[in-house]
Amino acid sequence: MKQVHATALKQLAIMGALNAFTEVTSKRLGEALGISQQAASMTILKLAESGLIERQIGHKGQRLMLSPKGVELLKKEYLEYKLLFEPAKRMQIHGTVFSGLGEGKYYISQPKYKQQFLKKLLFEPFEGTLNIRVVPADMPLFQRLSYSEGIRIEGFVSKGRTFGDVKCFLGRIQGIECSVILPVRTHYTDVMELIARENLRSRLSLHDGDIVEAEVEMD
Amino acid sequence: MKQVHATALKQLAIMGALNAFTEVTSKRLGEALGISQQAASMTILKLAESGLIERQIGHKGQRLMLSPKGVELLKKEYLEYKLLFEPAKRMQIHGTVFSGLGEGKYYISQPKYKQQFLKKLLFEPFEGTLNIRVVPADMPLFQRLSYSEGIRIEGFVSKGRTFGDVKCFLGRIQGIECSVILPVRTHYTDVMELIARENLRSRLSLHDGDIVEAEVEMD
DNA sequence: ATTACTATAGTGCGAGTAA
DNA sequence: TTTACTCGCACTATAGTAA
Repeated sequence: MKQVHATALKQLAIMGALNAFTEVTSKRLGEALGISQQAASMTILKLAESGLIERQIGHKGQRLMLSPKGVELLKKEYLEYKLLFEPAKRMQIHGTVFSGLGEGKYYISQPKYKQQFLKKLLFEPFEGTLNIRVVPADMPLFQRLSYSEGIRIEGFVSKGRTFGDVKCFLGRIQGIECSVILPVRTHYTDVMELIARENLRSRLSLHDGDIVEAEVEMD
Repeated sequence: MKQVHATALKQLAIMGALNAFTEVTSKRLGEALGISQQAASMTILKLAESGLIERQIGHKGQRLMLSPKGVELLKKEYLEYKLLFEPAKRMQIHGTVFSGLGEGKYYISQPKYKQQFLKKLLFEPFEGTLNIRVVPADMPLFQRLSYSEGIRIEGFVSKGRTFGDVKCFLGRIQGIECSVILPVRTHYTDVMELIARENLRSRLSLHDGDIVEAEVEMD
């Protein structure tokens, strides 16, 4: 999925193909996008091939409509812009519970982290994390955390091993206070890890695959 | 200005460069965009060259911030998405008054148009149009009219000359009822033409270069 | 009118690498 | 570590044109 195709998809939506089959010639699309008729024709083919639009082809023209997948893509794009210009301090992030490999538990059990949790989060977390795989639609929200300051927990070296800086964002899950914890040096991930006073999994009777909503405060 | 650069600009904004100089390495930008460090570096150069971002270069890294022009570009993009998913029925479109070549007057003076104006707009317009050059920021709003139905005025042939279908959108300018009129087969333009019962220019004491706000109803 | 194929020209990407 | 150059390749656009 190339970016130029997302632009074409947006243009088609503007032309009315967002929620109805609309007559769009490759010539008109090309003019609107500032590309040739041929390039527009190819773009339409690629969009259809990617399953982002549905086509109805006649002998003199075609009717196009965005597919649900196409609409979803534009909505995600819209959300990203909206977060830029109308940032919300409180976000609801949805995802599914899954079991990690216990790495989270190992990390947050480190005394030098624990001291800081108590001091900066004002609670001593249960030694384990709740792993949530964020739904694609909420990824722009979740990613905002990567680019925000949050509550900084300093890293350290222990027994020759490096524990990097991490950051936290306070929040709630089903009414229980908790905190999102993520590394400062973060790479793209859809895994959100939560820590709390208690064992969230047992306290909330959560099982793998359960869909949950976490509320996260940005500052 | 290529589309891929707009995407990079958005990513930089997400990373915090929207309103503050932010440390961004070409490597990190590349990772976020799914391109190589080299390509990201080139993209940054092009963005700076286009005046969309400001750079502060150090010996080990750089700090970037969007320029006002860059912010404007993203805002326009945001507006386009917003109109898609949260369309407003009433829009305020801004522009500057300018003098046309009297073509508008010639067209709307045609009896077959005038009959329809009276019947469909419920008023007989003054024989002249007020030309407004729409400000760039409001272009997405104005363009929505091109892709909307509006009140259809049928075209005709008179004395061997073809007068095409046009469409109208009711509205107001400084409290005076008026109508935007534009051809159905519309090409990209920033010229909005208004018709009204009276001569808007004299009624509102407008002169070339005056900035005005027109309110337009979409249905 | 359309869509869309083919051939060619042009642009952009990543790898290697210099500074 | 950075940024950003050159080079070669692949992708993409356009012109011409067929259907």
